[in-house]
Amino acid sequence: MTDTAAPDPRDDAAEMTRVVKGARGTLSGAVLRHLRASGSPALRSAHQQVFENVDLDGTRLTTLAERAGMSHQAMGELVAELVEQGYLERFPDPDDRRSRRVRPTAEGRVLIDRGREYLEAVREEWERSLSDLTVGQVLEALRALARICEREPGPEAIRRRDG
Amino acid sequence: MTDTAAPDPRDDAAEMTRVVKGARGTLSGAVLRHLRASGSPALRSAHQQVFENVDLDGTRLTTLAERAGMSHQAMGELVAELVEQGYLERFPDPDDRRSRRVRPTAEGRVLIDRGREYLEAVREEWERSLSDLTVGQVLEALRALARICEREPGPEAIRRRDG
DNA sequence: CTCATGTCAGGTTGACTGACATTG
DNA sequence: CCAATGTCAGTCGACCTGACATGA
Repeated sequence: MTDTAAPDPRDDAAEMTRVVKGARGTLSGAVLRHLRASGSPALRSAHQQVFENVDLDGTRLTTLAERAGMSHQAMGELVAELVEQGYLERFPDPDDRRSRRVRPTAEGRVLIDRGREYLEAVREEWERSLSDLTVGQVLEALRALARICEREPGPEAIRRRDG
Repeated sequence: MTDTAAPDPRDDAAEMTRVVKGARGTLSGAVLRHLRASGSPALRSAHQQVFENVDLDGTRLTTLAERAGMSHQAMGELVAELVEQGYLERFPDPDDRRSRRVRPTAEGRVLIDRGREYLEAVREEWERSLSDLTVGQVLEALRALARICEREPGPEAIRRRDG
């Protein structure tokens, strides 16, 4: 019997960190497992950001990278892998002969639909599991948390102490 | 003006993914920035899991690794770096001469307190920013999401379709 | 010429697995 | 001998920066 249980929930703040941290990998991990189990075993977690940001009628690599918040070099590699797997295709940009655009193939659109369907099922079930609040409220609360955390130099209570 | 804005929020499900994903790095990133700015510039994000799981009176490396959900080799490296920085110390395990324990030094305890203080300030401010719900409710909702996502083979709606 | 696009090469971080010495 | 602890070495995934060719 190993004493693996949390040390002692030393305070609510640490618990907040654990839960918020945990939520992330959980959701995208579940989508990934679903897609891999239903016919796309070579997908990797990083690929999700491509499908989340590509437009059906084509998107430039640089735009994809900006939307995903990453370098165009990193996005370029992800796209190359998905082209190889047959989910994306590149075609010349009609407006700019320097660049090309990326769009999902028919197979890619099927994949996107499967992911969306799964996410919608998760959301519906999550909604049903909440008694006194809605998913929309939870998401809005998380956005509020992000605003607090991103504000420099930190939450008001700390600013007061420092200043 | 680059068209960096989200493609079009294709559906609520994708928005859910974005928000839940975003919340994670945001919170631990903010703690890290705070600690680095207030005297511990050499901390890296991976070090947080050590402080979150170490007991004041000492914890074995293997136990630390289990609590953090990672391999003991990886945890061993994190601990070594924090020992080098003076935040942790190792001492012989009184009950088992094969192993040693890890505990925070006085400096380490100060660091832990600073982190906790910051997190409590964030939590208080987050609580104040929420009108119709509490932080506790949001955390409970995230735990519910995790339960849905971790259950195999997926949410009920998909299981129904597959079966 | 400059600016945007995309590729190539190499580096960093945070994890992993395998092999091993030590000791109960 | 077996199991647990911890170290050493090597690998990987997901990103980064720098340098560069190409074309508007």
